Amino acid sequence: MGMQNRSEDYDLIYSMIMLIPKGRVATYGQIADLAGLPGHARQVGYALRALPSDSGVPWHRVVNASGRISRRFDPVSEEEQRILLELEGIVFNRNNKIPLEEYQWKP
DNA sequence: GCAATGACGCTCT
DNA sequence: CAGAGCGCCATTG
Repeated sequence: MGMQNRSEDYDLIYSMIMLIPKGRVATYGQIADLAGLPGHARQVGYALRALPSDSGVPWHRVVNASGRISRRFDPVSEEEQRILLELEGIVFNRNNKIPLEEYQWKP
């Protein structure tokens, strides 16, 4: 017991992300910790990359520890994330960073 | 099985 | 405070 396969880990990660309230954000590392996978922040990124577009998972509420939108292959996806967050009332500062002290979700 | 990769993060400069 | 360096570890070829 204890060993988990990829899809089980991914489902666990998705369920944690679904707990993030609208208008708040969480970091990759934070989600990994909540999913019981400390030190697996990168796996959260893999899980989000594998996410289909029609899932109900609020993927846009996950940002990196610097409060910035992480770079990826498709820049359009980065822009989309910013738009979605701004629509929820999140205001980026002049360095394109989200003030985590103000917006980070604290369960 | 091994090497490269990456939607990460912490430390040091 | 921004950027480089390094550690981390599942995933990919």
